[in-house]
Amino acid sequence: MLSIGDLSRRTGVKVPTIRYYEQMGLLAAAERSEGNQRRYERHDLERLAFIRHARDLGLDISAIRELIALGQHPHRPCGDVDRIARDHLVSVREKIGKLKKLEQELERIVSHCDGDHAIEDCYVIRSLSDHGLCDGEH
Amino acid sequence: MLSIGDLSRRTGVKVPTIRYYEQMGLLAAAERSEGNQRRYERHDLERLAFIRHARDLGLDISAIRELIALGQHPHRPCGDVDRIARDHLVSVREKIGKLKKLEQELERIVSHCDGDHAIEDCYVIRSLSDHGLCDGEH
DNA sequence: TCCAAACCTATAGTCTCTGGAGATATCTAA
DNA sequence: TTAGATATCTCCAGAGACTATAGGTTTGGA
Repeated sequence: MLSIGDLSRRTGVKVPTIRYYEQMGLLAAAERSEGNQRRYERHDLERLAFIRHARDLGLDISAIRELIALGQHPHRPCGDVDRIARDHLVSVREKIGKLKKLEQELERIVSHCDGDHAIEDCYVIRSLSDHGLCDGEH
Repeated sequence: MLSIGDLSRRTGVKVPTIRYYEQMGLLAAAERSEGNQRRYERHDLERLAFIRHARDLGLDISAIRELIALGQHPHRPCGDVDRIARDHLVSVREKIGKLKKLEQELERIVSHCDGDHAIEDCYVIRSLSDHGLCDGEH
């Protein structure tokens, strides 16, 4: 039996975060000691590692909740699981695309500035003031 | 003189967001009509366009506040302005790097799954359960 | 047995908005 | 001029995923 601190050290998930996951329904309510402290077993450790890993991959709480629910039915086909992962991949790619546009625009803006002239003439400030100086839309 | 709704329509910034920017000190407290409604002029429109543009580029409120303060001193050199923009570019690039790692990992995971077998055998679920199946760290 | 460390609950704060309730102001048409 | 529709006002709560604090209780080791 592990205390919440033990679980925290083994998974690298902070104690308040573990309690938060319980509250959000990702972790089942833990057993309690006589003094009302949470006690965990191996399967809680595995569940928490699953959650942590999914979060690291950027999946949100509701997607993880859905994956866990699907995991309760091991004999069903995994089409929904696959869909969640693929949808997430799509959204990651969209974010990358947007950030790359920002990167280009910022590169262009700062490339005109040597940091050494007056603010009234600064290309950074002028670009922000006048969208017309931009390439493309954002 | 523009009402808050006029300003909203002209900039594409929602009315509550305009009030929020005022509260955050990005927009000066507007003049008021006799009936206490906000009235704006051209320079408020320009200021709001500046804020909107900076937000679209991903700058946060405190960075924008700083840029606006710097803009009040048009004769000073623009080194700080340049630094804010360059720092932001660095953080955008870091985000892109992280997302690309996620993209690779997700690609690898979903590429093993045809969505057509049992959940207990699903590579997506197995990958999430067992970090050992991953390439690299995250 | 005693004390420090870990734990408990409840609550508030982070950040950038967004939406709602309930009251007041403004504008348009009759 | 007046009614009614639309816009605005302030204040407050919620989103998402935690994180931190306060004040109190339990646990584990010397």
